[in-house]
Amino acid sequence: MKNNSSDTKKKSTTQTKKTTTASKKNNAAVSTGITVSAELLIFSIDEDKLQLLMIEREEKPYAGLLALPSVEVGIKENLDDAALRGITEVTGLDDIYYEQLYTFGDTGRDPSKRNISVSYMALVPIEKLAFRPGERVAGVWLVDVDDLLEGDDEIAFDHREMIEYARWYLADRTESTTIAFHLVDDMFTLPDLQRAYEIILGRSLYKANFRKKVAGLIEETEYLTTGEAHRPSRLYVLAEE
Amino acid sequence: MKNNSSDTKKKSTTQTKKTTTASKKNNAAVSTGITVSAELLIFSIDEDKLQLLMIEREEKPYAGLLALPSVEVGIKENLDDAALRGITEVTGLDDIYYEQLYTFGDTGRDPSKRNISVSYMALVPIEKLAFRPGERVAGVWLVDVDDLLEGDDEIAFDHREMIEYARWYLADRTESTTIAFHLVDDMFTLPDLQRAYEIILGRSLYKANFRKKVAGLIEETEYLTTGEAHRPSRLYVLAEE
DNA sequence: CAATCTTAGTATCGTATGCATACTATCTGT
DNA sequence: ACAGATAGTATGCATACGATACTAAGATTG
Repeated sequence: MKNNSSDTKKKSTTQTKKTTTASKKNNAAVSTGITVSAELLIFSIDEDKLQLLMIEREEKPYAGLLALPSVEVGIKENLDDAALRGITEVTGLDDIYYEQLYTFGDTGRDPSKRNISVSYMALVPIEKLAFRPGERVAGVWLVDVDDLLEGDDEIAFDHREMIEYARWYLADRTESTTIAFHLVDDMFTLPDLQRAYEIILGRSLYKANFRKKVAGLIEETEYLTTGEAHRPSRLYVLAEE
Repeated sequence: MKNNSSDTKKKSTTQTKKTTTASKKNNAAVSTGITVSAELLIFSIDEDKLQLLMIEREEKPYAGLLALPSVEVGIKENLDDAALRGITEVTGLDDIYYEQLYTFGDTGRDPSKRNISVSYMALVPIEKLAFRPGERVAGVWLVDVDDLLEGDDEIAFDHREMIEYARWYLADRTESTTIAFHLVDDMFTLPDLQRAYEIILGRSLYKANFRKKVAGLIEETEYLTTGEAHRPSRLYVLAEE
């Protein structure tokens, strides 16, 4: 639960399965020119923390460090499709929210080749994810992203910059859109939704005001939570439109 | 609680044609793999309209149609540098505001090769531009972008989609940032600034409210306009921070 | 089964912000 | 001097927001 910082430096233990991140397969272009990859920022919320899915690198540049999962864009593959392929490879899911963020194209960003990387953010409720925070599954970690950014452990490539941008973007959009709803289940309680907002924004919100703010965005269901040692709370869904 | 909920996703308008025409100069990569270009959306305001700088294509794919100016990213050139190089090539200016927007990477977007294009938006006060609306200078046009988008003339490649996105983005950011200041001169009157806002947003604003809104963002100078047949107006500059 | 704990949910209030209109100010041109 | 035109200000009303205090309804405990 308290993750990494120490974990980031761990050596790899050759437990590879479907892992990969990288590139080599598929119909990737030969690297005499510029290669294009999609870097994936897959966020979830668990244990009251914003979690990011990362890969422990086994290969040469930055071996042993944490890196974002990545796919090389195939010569006959749409950019968005490549991103979705990567998301599916690493999570097993193909129905989660994702959107393109920003493209990183400095010449020095990959020491071994000229690569331009398009970052994509995906948001998935923890209920759909097979991973748990701090647990290593086939070289994949879920790390507390704010811990990671506060620490000064090296992160592979320019991925720290990508993470910082995505972290900022998520909070920024949460202020004015319903993007954060993608981090809770389809049916959710208002306390849960508020907690998600608080985690993303990094500050506490007033309950009454929060409810007024989202009132027009949600529809109540007939269901209530049960079994907890306090008043049950109603379940809602995001309203269409 | 304003704008659209979190969806930036765009559909692609794959039009397929044929034929080739390789790219141009500079140290461009050979096109056995994926090529990367920067597409430039250079906006200005003149004649109470939002103007976009466009090129009349002379070469084969889409010859005779309007297209966005574009540069191919060199193998040893930073992505941002390539965009700035293109902006300078077409405007002669190297000190104007620009930022990356969105990356378009569908396989069918260029019929002659696999190209991924990173769109960049630049904003320049009309005083700095050598072009005038509706005037053709070396194959370059300044076009009324809202007229262009309302019409159904074909635009080269997927550039219509790029323009639509940039047009939306500019209005969206204008609501919450000072980005529109880049479309007026360094020293400006409030009526001029308000006109810029109204053109970008596509609606009229109340004078008194507009002034209250920007009051904290600007600093007044000692200068007034002169020579006009009405009360002079004060000149302001954007406040630092 | 009543008291208590804990979290869910609501009422209210003062203040800031936004929307809209009406007014005053200062130049040029005749 | 006066008309025309645009610059700039004052003010009232409605709504959104920050903040606090309250009520509601389950489980747990004795």
